[in-house]
Amino acid sequence: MKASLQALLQQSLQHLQTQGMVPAGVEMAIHLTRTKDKAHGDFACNLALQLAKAAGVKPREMAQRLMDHLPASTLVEKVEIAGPGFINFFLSARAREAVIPLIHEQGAQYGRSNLGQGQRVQVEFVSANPTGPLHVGHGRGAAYGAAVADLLEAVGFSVHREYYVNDAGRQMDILAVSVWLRYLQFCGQDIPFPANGYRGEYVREIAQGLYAEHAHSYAVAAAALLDDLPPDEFDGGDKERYIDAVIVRGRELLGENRYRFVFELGLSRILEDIREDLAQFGITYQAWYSERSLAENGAVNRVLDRLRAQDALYEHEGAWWFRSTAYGDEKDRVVQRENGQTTYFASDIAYHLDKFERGYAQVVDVWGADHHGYVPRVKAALQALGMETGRLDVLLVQFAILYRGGERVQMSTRSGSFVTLRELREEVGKDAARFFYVMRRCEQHLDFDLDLAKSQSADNPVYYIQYAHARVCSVLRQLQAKGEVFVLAQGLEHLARLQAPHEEDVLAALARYPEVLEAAALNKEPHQLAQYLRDLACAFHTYYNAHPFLVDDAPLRNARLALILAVRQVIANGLELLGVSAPEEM
RNA sequence: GCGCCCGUAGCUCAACCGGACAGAGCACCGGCCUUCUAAGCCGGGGGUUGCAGGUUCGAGUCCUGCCGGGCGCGCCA
Repeated sequence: MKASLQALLQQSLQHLQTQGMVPAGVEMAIHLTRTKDKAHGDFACNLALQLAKAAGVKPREMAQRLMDHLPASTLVEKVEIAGPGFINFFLSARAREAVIPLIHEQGAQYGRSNLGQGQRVQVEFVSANPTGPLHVGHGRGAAYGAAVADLLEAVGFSVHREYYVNDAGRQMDILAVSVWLRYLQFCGQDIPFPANGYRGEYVREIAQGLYAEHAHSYAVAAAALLDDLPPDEFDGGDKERYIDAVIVRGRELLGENRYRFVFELGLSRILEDIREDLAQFGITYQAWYSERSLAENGAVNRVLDRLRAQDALYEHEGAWWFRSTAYGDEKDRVVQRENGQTTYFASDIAYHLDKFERGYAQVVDVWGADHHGYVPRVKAALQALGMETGRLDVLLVQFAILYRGGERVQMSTRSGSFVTLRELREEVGKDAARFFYVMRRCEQHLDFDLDLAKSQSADNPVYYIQYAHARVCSVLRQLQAKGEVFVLAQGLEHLARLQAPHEEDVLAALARYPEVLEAAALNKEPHQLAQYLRDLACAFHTYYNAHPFLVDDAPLRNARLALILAVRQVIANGLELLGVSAPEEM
C-alpha cells in the first residue's frame, strides 16, 4: 500500500522534473508516514516541504503541483493539502478492505517480506560464561537477541544465530576447582571453600555426580592440597591470589588428564543446562562457537602475528599490547600477558575476524550494557585488520530490574532471592517473560513487574493480546454451537458492509503490520512489534465490545468473521516472532 | 576525573530519516453494566518533553553547556 502511494508520488515528481519545475538533480527519498490524526487521512507525505527550497516555491504551492500531477488510482479516495504543505492521502474503501483477502491468502506469511534479499546476517547473543546457570540479566539479552534474529529472518535475511562459549580462561579454571573442592568434601575431606569459588548449589550437584560415578578416583589428601597456600580472604589474604594458588596446586596434584576431566565435566554440565534452559525459553542456535577452539587451531596466534606484522602491536613490560588508541580507543590493550597467556580480548579479535571472514553482510552482537566500554577496542582491532567496521552492529541491552509486590527484588549472587532465568520462567511463564523482556527499547532500563506478568487481567499486556486471539477462537466455537459455518467467500464478497468506525480502526491496524515488521526488523527494535500487538488487540477488543459478530444477516456475519479471523492471524504471526504462544482458549 | 546510555503526564513507557494539536496503559474523576468470555464497558481531566542556549520553514528527536540517574574505565571474562 505504502509502496503504491510512493510510486504515485514518484511519477508526479518525475513529471515535474522533466517540466523543469523541480531541479532535475534533486534526488529525494519519498517518505510516507501513517497519520496520527484521522482527519489527516491515512498517509501523509512531507515531500513538498522538503522540495520547496530547492524549487524556489512555497511549500503549499509545491504540494499543489505534486498533487496536480498524481496519476489516478483506485486506491485513493482523495488527496488534500494541509498544514504547512503536507500531502494527505485518504484511501478508498476498496484499498482499505484489500488487506482482508490478502491476510487470508498469505496466512502465516502475511507481513513477511524479502527486504533482506537473503543477505546473510549473524546474530550473536547471550554468550554468558558457562560458569553457572543463566540469570534474569541474561534473560533480556536472550529474549531480545532471539526477537531481533527472528525479525530479521521475517523480512528476508538469512540469519545465523550463534552463542560464543567462553570455555577458556581463568573463570573456567575457578569453576573446575570449585567443582573439585566440593567433590573432595563429598569424599569426606575437611577442606575450606575458597572465598572466590563458585558457591552455587549447581556446583555441589555436579560434584556429587562426580563422586557418585567415580568415588575417590579424583581425591587427594587435604594436607597436600592446603600445604603452604597463601591466606584466603577470610584469613586476611587476597582471594584472587588464593584461588589462583589452588588452581595451580590442583593441577599439579591431579595431573593434566584428571584435571581436564573435572574441567570438562563442569563445562559440559553447565553448557547442557544453559542449552536446555534456552530451549525451554524458545531459543535455539545454529552454532555454539568455542573460544578455546580459536586458541587450539591457531587462530589467535595468527591474528596476533597479522597485527604484529603491521606494527599494531608493541611489547611493554613483558606483555604485548594492541595499539588501539591509534584507532580511537581510550587506551592500549594487552593481548598477551607477561606469562605468555593470550587474553580474552585476543580471542575476541580472532573471533570477530572469523565472523567477518565468514562473509556476513552484517554482524550483530548483543551485549549487556556493562560491556559498552569494550566496543571501541573490538572495532579498533577490526579496523586495524582492514575490516569495514560498519558491518558490525553492537546492541547494548540495559539491565532489567525485577519488582515483586511493589518492591525491588535485590539481586546479587550472594543473596537468596531468585536470580536464575529458569526460576523466572517457572514463576511467570515463558510467554510473559519473553514479552516483558522485549516490551521496552533495549537501551531503556526495564522495570519488570512480576505481579503484573503473572496476572490474568487486561492490565497484563501479554494476557490482553493472547486473549484477543483466544476470543476469536471462542467466537468460532460459538458459531459452531449455533450450528452455523463460516463462509469465507461470502465474507470477502461483502467486505463493503464493514463501515463502522471500529471496523475501520481494525482494518487500518491490520494493514500496518507489514510496515511495523519492517521497521522493527531494520531498526532492531522488537518493542515496536510488542506495542503494535497491544494496539491491534485493543482495536479488536473495542470492536468486540461494540458489535456482535454472530448476527443473523449472513453476509454481514461472514464479513465480520473474515475480519476477526484476519486479526487472529496477525496476532498469531506477531506473537510467534516474539516467542509467545497464541492460545485458543485462556 | 574521563567515556557511553538514560531523563517525556502522579507511575510504567511510546513517538517511524527532524513534521501537523507529544500518544498509550495504570492510577484518578464521571457515567453505564440481565446480552458472542468472564469486575467489564463508555467518556473525562492531566505536559514549559530535566534546565539554558543554538541550528531551521519546523526540535522530544540534531549541536553546545549545565543538572540528575545508571554503567564502564584490569596483564578478569
